[in-house]
Amino acid sequence: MSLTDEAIAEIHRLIQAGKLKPGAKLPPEQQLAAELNISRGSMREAVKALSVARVLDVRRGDGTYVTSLAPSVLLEGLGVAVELMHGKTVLELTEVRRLFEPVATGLAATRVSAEGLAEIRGHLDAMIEAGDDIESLVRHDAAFHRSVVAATGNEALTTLLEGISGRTLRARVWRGMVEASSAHRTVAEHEAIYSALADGDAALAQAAALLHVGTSERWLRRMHEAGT
Amino acid sequence: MSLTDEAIAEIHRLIQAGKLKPGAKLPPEQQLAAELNISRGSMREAVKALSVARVLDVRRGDGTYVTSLAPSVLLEGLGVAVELMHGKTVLELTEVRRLFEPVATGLAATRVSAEGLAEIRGHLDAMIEAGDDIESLVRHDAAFHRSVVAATGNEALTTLLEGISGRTLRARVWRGMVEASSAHRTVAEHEAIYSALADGDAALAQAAALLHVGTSERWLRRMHEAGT
DNA sequence: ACCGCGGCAAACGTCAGATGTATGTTTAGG
DNA sequence: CCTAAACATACATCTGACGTTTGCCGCGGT
Repeated sequence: MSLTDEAIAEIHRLIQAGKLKPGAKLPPEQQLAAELNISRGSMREAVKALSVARVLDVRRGDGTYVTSLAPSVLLEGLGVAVELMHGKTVLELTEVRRLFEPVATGLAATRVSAEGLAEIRGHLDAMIEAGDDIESLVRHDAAFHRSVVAATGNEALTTLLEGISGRTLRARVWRGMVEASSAHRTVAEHEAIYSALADGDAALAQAAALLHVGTSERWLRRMHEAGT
Repeated sequence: MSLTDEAIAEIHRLIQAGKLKPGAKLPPEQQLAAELNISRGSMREAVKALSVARVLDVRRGDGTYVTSLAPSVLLEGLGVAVELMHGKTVLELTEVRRLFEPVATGLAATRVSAEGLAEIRGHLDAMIEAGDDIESLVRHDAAFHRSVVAATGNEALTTLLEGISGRTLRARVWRGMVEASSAHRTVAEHEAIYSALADGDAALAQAAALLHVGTSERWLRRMHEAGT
């Protein structure tokens, strides 16, 4: 294992062992490098890797800090990884979403607050307003589903599903939907999800979410078969 | 955005656009750095970050290659991230597992093959043999659940759940179980999951998995409350 | 014809030193 | 008391050099 990798592992250990708590400030590069007996360049590579992974937060001119280590932060990289997947893998991911999102939506129905419900309604209305504006449609679609899952109060769950769904993927589906002018049906599906949530009906919410995700999945599968 | 970040984004784009396919070899560091008009050091930081994220595979003395980009590879980093979480977040993750693993287990019941079933049975037997050997117990427990989910044939799903469950988390739970000598009950729960899978009964498999994960979660919650 | 060994070249790994630039703090002045 | 300039700190980047590993090719022996 390279010296840089060892440095990464060492910092990882320090955090896991609680020697470096969330928000803590690390020593300057020079000192840190000296302590591990490696050059500043190697240390920088280690810090860079951890910073890209959202474990460390480097502030130029100030210093390097441990992030909050909150799930929403650490799982952020998931979305980036998902964007690199392609082909058959995309269908696997949509299956994952089809399995998980309904469960999460069902749970949300039992926990959603009045404020959460209002936020969800807001994004739904925005989608209706959006018309054929794909960009706006995609944005509020993502926000809609995010709000729904966030209503469970589970941050890890929210970020996880958000990452799996993926911006690129969602955009691709919507584009196809609009071109086939079946977007209105999708909006209606969102409407059904909202109603079930408003009623606090977990089973219905779950079913509505399953139906909705199924629509997207069918689309992607057809596109995949056409492209193969 | 720093030059290194731009370099990371650029490589990311090249892969996403298909200019760099899985397994492709990248130009040498010097040339790459020259093309992007940055120093070799900055380029190395970019490559290091992507290599830690399992997007690139650097082979000393040979060159740098794009990995297979398979979900099992790209989602590997998830486990590392999970290991850094702590406190309340751990409970969130167990809730995620409680929600998802039953669904995956249910799906597995409809797809599991004879070979898959044999593998699962093997790990179950190994757990029974293990007795109070915690290390062996943990290893085969992890392998058991991995085999079950892998029976769905969905690699992304498998790696995702594997990452969420996390080595550390599972080990901690088992240690507590053995000390409270209620390990036999947990083994019985595994037995129930296996039986449902063998019968191809999705609903029963799902219920058994839920029951099992619930046991672990209750343990963790109790430990968390005791420690607070 | 096949196998094994040595050497060469390419490429990554590491180090050292120097300079640029953003940030937070301190201090002098109003 | 507040503001703005000066300063120290720390990260960002570049340059050049040297070590180490790996893959490959050719040589020679069997």
